[in-house]
Amino acid sequence: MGRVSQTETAVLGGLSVQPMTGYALREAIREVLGHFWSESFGQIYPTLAELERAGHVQRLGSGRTDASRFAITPSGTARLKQLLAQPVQPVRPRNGLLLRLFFGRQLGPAACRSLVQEAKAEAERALARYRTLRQELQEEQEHAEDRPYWLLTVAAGEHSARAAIDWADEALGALDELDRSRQRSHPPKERSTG
Amino acid sequence: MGRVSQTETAVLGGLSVQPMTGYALREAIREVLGHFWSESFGQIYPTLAELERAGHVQRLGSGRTDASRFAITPSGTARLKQLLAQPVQPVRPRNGLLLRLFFGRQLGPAACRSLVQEAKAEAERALARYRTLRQELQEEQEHAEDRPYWLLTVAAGEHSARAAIDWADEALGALDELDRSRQRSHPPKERSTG
DNA sequence: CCGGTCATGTAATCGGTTACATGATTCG
DNA sequence: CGAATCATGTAACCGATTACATGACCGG
Repeated sequence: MGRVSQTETAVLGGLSVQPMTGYALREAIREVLGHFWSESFGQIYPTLAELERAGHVQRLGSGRTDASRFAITPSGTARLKQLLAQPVQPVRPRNGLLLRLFFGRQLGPAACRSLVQEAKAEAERALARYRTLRQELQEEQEHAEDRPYWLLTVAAGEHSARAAIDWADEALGALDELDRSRQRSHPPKERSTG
Repeated sequence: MGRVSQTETAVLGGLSVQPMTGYALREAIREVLGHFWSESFGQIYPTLAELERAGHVQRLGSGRTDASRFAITPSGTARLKQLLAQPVQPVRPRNGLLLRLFFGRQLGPAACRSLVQEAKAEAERALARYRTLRQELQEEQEHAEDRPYWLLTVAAGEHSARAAIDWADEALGALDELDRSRQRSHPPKERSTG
């Protein structure tokens, strides 16, 4: 019961697309699933070993030389389907940015502003990445069956990034307003302005 | 260095708003920070004990009877400001829904559809919660200084929920299209339709 | 030959959850 | 009085990351 590791799903899923080495698997996860998933070597290799023992994957070529790619077996495909059908495990949210903003009074509007600006810049970078990713996927010829599903996850990233940008703009406005009203009640020392 | 537990931030932050028992702290975190933060008792109580040892919080009233509320001390406030100024720790994303959708080919359009629909319903519930939360915050008289910051985090929730709903609609359309094109190439057995 | 990348693995550690144990208080 | 809620805490466990160790291979 407890043993419904989502790493197993990610690994089997990756190999269901094409055979790969553990290393390549991690790269693929970083590059393509990166915006909604992550795995470390410390998870991937033991999982791969376990899956091999269970007969869900097998090595093509062996040893370090002629690096051993892993391929999914029929029982592995069955296992993957079973895992995918499991209910989605609720994520425990931990958003460090919002935690800081919630207690933003202790930081003051200026520091909050730069936090939000940083978040906005990050969301813009992410949005740009999703666009090139979408482009790449649409141009690719292989994996035609998988592509529509992959595009779904890219679209999720795009929506979420755009939402982050919109929110950031709104938040920056609110913080400016807050800063102005604070300056009205606590006017700063006079400064030469011309 | 390693010891920059964000739990410490959340606990000190909570007590910076008002003195509370450990239990109340957890309730407050669930109800108000729930959409971007979570803490369990197993984290809160040890952290509270540690903070007390360090002099960052102190008990008002003691023992089990006349339940001991914790209040933040001046050194605790200083510590909180220091913690809030730390760079935001990047989150390792793990979105079970998108993981399933990415390998959606193994599940088929219908199962994916119900996953997305479930996600949409959840986002709609969340959006409704944010609206009442916003209402409650705007009506409240206390904590006037904190309120603008709190509203920022609620706005983040609203934007993100709306984005999730928009994405879900788009995804449902795409999945329907996929289903139709699949039926065209694999026509189902004839069925009486009148 | 050297530095970077590809590749595989393990051990220590950690942040965090779950489950359990315990008991006070409150309200119907 | 009994059930629900308030309240505090601990121990076991677990998924996951980090750091470390090792070495092949390739290009300049």
